[in-house]
Amino acid sequence: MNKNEKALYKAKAAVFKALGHPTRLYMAEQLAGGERCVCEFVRVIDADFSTISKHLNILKQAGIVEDEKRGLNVYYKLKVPCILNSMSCVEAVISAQLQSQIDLIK
Amino acid sequence: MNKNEKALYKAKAAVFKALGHPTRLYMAEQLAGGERCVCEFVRVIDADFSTISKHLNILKQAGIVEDEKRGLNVYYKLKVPCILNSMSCVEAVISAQLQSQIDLIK
DNA sequence: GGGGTGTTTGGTAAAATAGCCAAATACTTT
DNA sequence: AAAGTATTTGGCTATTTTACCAAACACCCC
Repeated sequence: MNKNEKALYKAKAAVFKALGHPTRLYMAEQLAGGERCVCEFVRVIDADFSTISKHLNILKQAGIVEDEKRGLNVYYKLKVPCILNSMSCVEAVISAQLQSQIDLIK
Repeated sequence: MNKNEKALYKAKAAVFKALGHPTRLYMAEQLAGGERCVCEFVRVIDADFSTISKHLNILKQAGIVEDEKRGLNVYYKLKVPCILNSMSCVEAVISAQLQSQIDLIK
């Protein structure tokens, strides 16, 4: 594996990594329904607003969302909406995993 | 957000998190081409075999792969192959991100 | 300009992750 | 049963991530 390939795997992994936190995944899913301002997340998520802001920044750095300031609020939206297409398969993974565990008990 | 919802986001995020490491993503992609034994990864990946084994275990815990011992070797394969369908979109994220950076320079 | 609201940034402590080495385990071959 | 190969496990350290608090910043309204 050469240097460029390595860099590509690192970049791709970074996208998954960004979605690999419950709060960030939740926010990404919310954004699939259209843009949201930070204030809306602050109302719904039980965490300090600085924490929420930092999570949004991680999604932004990963290239998943983009932000726009309008007046007092900052609005975030998905930059590449297809990223959530994988969700049904992720749910399939979880189902399969639960099934494995059930089989183990039997 | 209730307790069950939280648990679900955590489980889904765990799948992304597992893929959020270059080595693990590489291994998952290799497995898309069919099962591989640990020894094959050991030959190709520049890391201690204990490290490789631990990465495979993380993929297993996440429900992405399953393993089977045959003779002296342990073979891993994708449990839910659709998980790599998202890759084209991940590449789109990276492209879009590079484009943003190019636009910034201009 | 001063006060108020929304958001980001900086600092810090706790927890999680990654990678290496050494040792243990599992199976095969002799 | 002894020796050899493949893999996992345990232990340790360095690094990264997470979350909170406090402070700074940005914008709006009076």
